Amino acid sequence: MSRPLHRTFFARDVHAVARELIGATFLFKGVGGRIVEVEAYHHTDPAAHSFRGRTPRNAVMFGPPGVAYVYRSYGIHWCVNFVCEEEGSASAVLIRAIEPTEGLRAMRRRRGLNDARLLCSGPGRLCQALAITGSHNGLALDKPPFALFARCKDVDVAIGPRIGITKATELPWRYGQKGSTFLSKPLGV
DNA sequence: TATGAGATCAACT
DNA sequence: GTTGATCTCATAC
Repeated sequence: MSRPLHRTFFARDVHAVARELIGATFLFKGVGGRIVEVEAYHHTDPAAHSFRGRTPRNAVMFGPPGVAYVYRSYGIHWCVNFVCEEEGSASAVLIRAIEPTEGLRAMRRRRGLNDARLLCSGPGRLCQALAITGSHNGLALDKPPFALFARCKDVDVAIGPRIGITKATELPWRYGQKGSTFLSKPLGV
């Protein structure tokens, strides 16, 4: 297995972190896979939850980096972010899709599906497959139940507009593994 | 293939 | 009361 990602990995520019997360391995209680799609959010970005200041929901975004920010989306789904940069910068990377490699059986059971492509191709789907919920909000990413490992070899990273937002849609802050069939939506070549 | 409704909660107007 | 970093299912072409 490759190098574990330490807390300091996240204490850097959110875009650098987002780019380097593509191809990294993300596990929750031993279940997960290779990250193929993420989006960057920064407190200066109108689309970010932290843009309008601290609330009970987004409080961990304002804390130290290297922890998980988990929030409820549209009342039903959970979405997971990695908090980045220095404490107070309130920036984070939204994990949008992974290529399942570990714990396929558990993921299929939780999702009620067989098709590996549909298990984790979207932020809500990903959290359902890995069983990540609001109770894991604020947990450190370099300690169980989380585990993160740097990618072994370089991958081609494609960049494009973010998805599912209505503000600042022009910012090309979505990063994905070029050519992956596990993306939530295709990225431009 | 493509669009539309529903689920259901935190934050905002 | 409305909107949103979503997904699933039903119905229509």
